[in-house]
Amino acid sequence: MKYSVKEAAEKLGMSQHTVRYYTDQGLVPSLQRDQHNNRQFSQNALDWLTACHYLRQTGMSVKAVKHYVDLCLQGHQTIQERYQLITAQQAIAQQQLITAQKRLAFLNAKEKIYHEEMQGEQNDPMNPNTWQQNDDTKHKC
Amino acid sequence: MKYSVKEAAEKLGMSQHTVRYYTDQGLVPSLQRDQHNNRQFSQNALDWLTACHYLRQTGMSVKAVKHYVDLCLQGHQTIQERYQLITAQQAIAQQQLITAQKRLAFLNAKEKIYHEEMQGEQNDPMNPNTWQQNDDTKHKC
DNA sequence: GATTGCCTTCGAGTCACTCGAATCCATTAT
DNA sequence: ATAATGGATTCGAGTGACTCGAAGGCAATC
Repeated sequence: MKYSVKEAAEKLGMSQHTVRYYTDQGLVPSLQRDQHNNRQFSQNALDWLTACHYLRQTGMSVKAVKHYVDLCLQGHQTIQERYQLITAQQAIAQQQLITAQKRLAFLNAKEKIYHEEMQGEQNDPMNPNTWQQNDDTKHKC
Repeated sequence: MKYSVKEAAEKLGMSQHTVRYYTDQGLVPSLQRDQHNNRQFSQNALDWLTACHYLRQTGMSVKAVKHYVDLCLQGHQTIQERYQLITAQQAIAQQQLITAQKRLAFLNAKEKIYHEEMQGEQNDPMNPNTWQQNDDTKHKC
């Protein structure tokens, strides 16, 4: 089964522009074209694109991802370097997971506070406590 | 307790340049300066910076974050808009958590495969199977 | 009194998109 | 047959958010 740029973009949740950009940068070695020069993504091509997408998300530059792809194409002899690269990104991904959890926790907490502020109208704008303070705690975020 | 740009940057895990950039854009309303015009972050200022950092991470532009900060400064009357904004970013943060998990799972799997490939040397480069294929599965990522 | 280290502003550069224009091709509607 | 529609292409300019580095100020230390 083959996929167009549009389909590939939808499947991976990225823009068509970005999909074209990645292929133009050589990140999808197995990419084929049809008789009209349209990009045709096989499952293997989608796999490459997915891997590149994940690696980009760990903060690797497009150039660095390209280097990784090139290492893959060189075969078994580059397994050491690829392994080190992957474990480095793995560590980053672990950190990212933790910060994603913290980020969500922050927003959950904020949502709760706002929700309460909207329900009970404890924060009366006419209450002097809400406008007579003059230090920097006047503006809580 | 007050913190310098360097300390704030270290505490929040962002670059000093970015910290200065955010303050210059007005994202930290309670920011003070000392007698030498150096930025001085109170705990409250750090809280603002943290909130902005999180919101940026959910994909909001600096301009959109600035708008949120302005809404906060306008007080209780903007609670509705802020609530909607926060819940929207909350939904995004949930998605981000899921993709962070998938990303890590991908890298864990890859690490495992590479690890195995390095341990047992099943992939003998002299084995014709590793170089005689000619379809696009020749290059697995 | 020079070096060190941290701070400042400012302006240029970079990366990864992001957008839009111009064009091509195939299918469908008039 | 011709026109419109929808998706594809390439190319080049524009954008957002850093990122870097220069030039300089101030304070403490060697």
